Amino acid sequence: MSETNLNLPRLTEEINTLHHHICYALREPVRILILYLLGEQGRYVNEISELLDIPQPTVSRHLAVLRGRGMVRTERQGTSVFYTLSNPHIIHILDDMRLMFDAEFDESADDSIVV
Amino acid sequence: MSETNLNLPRLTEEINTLHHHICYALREPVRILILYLLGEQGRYVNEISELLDIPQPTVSRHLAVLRGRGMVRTERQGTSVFYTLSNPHIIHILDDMRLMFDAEFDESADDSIVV
DNA sequence: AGGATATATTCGGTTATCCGAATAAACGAA
DNA sequence: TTCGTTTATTCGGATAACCGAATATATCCT
Repeated sequence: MSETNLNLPRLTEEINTLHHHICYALREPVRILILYLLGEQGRYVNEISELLDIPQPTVSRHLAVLRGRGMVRTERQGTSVFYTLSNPHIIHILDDMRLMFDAEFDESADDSIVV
Repeated sequence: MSETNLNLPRLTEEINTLHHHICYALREPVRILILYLLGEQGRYVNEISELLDIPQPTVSRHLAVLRGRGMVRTERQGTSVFYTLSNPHIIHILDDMRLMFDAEFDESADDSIVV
């Protein structure tokens, strides 16, 4: 029988929470891009839409995903809504991921099918 | 007109790479769990299957996703295959994510629909 | 109130991902 | 080579996520 010192039920629970709060938001590359854009400075929805050349409803939907996870904050200003990153640390984490595979992953990936 | 100092074409490209190499692998909670399991120690496929109580073909499919991105390495030993983490740093990154929303995200998430 | 602007949500339809079951492939032992 | 063991892959079918278009909501101004 296999054994582990990990508390699997608890870890599973925590990972589900992690996934729900953060990883889910990173499913779409465009959402990561929006995070970087907001990492530079706060933006209005139409600015994001313009800069990325993406229809406004699509941007709003992606922002809703980030908002629902508390990754961005909003401040209404008249008819506009100003979005900012809740926690800039997400950018460090994303940069850290990029460093990780820059350093090592590429050379070690096998050549089997990449789904 | 909105402007940004970000090099959007280049950033978009880099984010696509990031997403393809890492974020995609984090789409499924069970894959994150497998990463943690391998973070503790290397494992054979059937051990993972046993410990997580998941059918072996399902485990193999998830491992294939991780393998295709170079996140895990394999070493065949007879009929068995031993899996290890390519780069334990992924665990630090995941832990970092957990710390991030533990500290801040929960209190700031609004109550709109969380997709 | 009525119109203009900015943002959010809903609605169908398409695509992608996932799972379980069955099968295939790799290897060792007899 | 044949069998048993372990792992990998394939094949539907079900589900979930995504997008564009249309619509709804919120706010301000006259």
